[in-house]
Amino acid sequence: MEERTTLKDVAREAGVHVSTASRALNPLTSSVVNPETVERVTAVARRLGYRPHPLARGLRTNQTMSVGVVIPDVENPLFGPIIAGAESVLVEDGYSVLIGNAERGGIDAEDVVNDLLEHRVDGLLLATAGRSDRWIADLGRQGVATVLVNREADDSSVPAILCDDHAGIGLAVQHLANLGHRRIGHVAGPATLSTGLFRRQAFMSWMRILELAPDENQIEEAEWFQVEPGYKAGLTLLTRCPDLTAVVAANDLLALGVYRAIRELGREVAVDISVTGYNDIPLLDMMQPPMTTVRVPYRQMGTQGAATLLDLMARRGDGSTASIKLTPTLVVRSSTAPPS
Amino acid sequence: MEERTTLKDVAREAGVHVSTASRALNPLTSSVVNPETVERVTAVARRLGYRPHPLARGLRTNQTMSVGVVIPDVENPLFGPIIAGAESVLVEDGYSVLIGNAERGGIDAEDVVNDLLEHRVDGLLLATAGRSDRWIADLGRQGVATVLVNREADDSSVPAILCDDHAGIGLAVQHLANLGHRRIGHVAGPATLSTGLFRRQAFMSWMRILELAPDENQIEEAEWFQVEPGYKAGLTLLTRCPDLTAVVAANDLLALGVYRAIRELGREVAVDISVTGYNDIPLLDMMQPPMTTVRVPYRQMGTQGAATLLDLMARRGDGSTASIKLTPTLVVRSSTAPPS
DNA sequence: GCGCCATTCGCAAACGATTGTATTCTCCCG
DNA sequence: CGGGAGAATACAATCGTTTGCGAATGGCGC
Repeated sequence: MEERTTLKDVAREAGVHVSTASRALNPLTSSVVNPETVERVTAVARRLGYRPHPLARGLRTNQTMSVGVVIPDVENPLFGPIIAGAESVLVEDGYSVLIGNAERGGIDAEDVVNDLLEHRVDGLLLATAGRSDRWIADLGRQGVATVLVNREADDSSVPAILCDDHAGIGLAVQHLANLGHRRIGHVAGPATLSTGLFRRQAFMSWMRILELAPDENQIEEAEWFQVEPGYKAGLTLLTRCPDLTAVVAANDLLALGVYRAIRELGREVAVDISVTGYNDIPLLDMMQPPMTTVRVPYRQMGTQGAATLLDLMARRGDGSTASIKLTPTLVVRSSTAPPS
Repeated sequence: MEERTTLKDVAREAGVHVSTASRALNPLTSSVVNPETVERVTAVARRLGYRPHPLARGLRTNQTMSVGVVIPDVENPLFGPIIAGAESVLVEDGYSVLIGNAERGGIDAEDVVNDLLEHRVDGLLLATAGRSDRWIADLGRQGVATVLVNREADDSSVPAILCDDHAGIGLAVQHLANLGHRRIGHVAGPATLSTGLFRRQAFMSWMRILELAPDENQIEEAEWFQVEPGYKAGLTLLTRCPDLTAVVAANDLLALGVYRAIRELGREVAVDISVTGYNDIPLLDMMQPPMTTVRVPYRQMGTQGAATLLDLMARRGDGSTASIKLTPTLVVRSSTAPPS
């Protein structure tokens, strides 16, 4: 069908050599060619609707103008905003987004990354969940521009964009404390995930700060960040410590599980036991009762991550690998109330 | 900084010319080279960890082994499963997924597609919402392998994977009719979207089939597939037709809006007015009351779409552009009950 | 008038694969 | 023993750019 117009066409039409045309069109090298010829070439290029062939260019310059975004689970609504945010800023700079789904467990996130690398992406945005993966540090050393989103590496040579979980959990605990709660429990996420571990530590820390008699006994760890595990953990927690008046969940879905556990025990959310979530996923305001939670700026994580990545790719090698901590906010709804 | 091993390296190491090495490694051309040499070359390739350079290959063969997936709104949880499903089957065939987000309105879905085409994707999976976009037909004629997902083109030259909305709405209406409802209303989606229009038509059709006195008056169109518009539409519908005992919403979010409208009017969901949703988005079972809805197999849409696309790309040009209709299922929860 | 520097541009070699064609070699048959 | 068929391989062009380098050109000072 339509014949692609190549640089050679433009050159011929403009009466110059292809190399001159190339230089003329490239803003970085156009200084070396007669301004008047630049003008002419650019005009011809526009008239012919010339677009450089990305593969040819990539082959020569060794970059594809595409970055890989690796997500542990595309179906998790959490990652939509991250992807969208990242995409929106990357597109501005002409990059496109290769998506890598590491859904099938955690081990082969590495495989997914390798696939992406196989496709010669220029950079990587990792939102995979696992803590401390050895290969991530290798990645950085290997010269692949990499940014972590919503997770941290044990090795801090790789910049990370994350949410200040300590502050976030603090918002929840303080809110409950202000309402008058003193016996507060925590349904934690799996300790194998950085988010699970950090929030748990933050919880203990704040209980100490607020002098609320922190007790590991008042913490129950869920097997996974989902409703069902939250329900199970909530149930064991509330039966083990029947005198709790509030529960801080490490995640909205866990909190929904706690809702169920509370009802199962014949109590009522907010009235008998207050509950807070974490993340502020969509539709939380439609729950019964609408859930008080900590909002994490996921979209901003995406944009910040992308921006940092662009930075990193621009000046290869050097670069202050500055990690960024975004600040969460408290969204008060109706799942929290003063203890009865 | 590891040096990439190129085909030349393999050839040298195996003591053959690079072209021979190329043919030996390619299953389609390996028949023309001595089986014994094939063996040797393959061995060397494996030992050296050779991977063909996708850009070099693409430049020559004119394909990138990547397909673009265009989504109207990445943040909509609906599209997670579609993407995940598509990705899972495309990865099997060595393709990777470029994601295009057409979030910013509807007009520039075309721009997004052009961006993707600029990146020389081999195929396109379109899940954008608009009806009848002229450029889609052009796309097909232009030789770009294209498959529509969850939407239809007015021009049917492009294969589409969609859900049988007529059957789906039928499930909802029949379910309500079986419960004894006779005065059933419909909160429709915007008629500018194919899903909005088709479900509305399906609703009328089934009301006729079941002889339930179909009346355009019992339909109110929401401005957008979201909770708030659903609330507004629900409110006007229920005040205009106060004797309705059930409402079929064109979408789960609209149905949630109707929940609110019903409460606003001092009535109770299920008890006074039954409500059905459409799509079965996550967490619907956590609502109060858990919502009866029609489940659409979105993940399967993704996989089917990808499969069809692979087909299309395999045999360029020919090809029965068979559209596929997937069948929805009814998920009965507690938002529907016999009329009081 | 000559040489030198700066500017502007063309030449050609990459990048790493695929693929049409030419070459070599072997073997067999007349 | 020569020639031709056929298999196996080598050669080289090509995809569309970028880019180091050398070659023109022109202006200027001595």
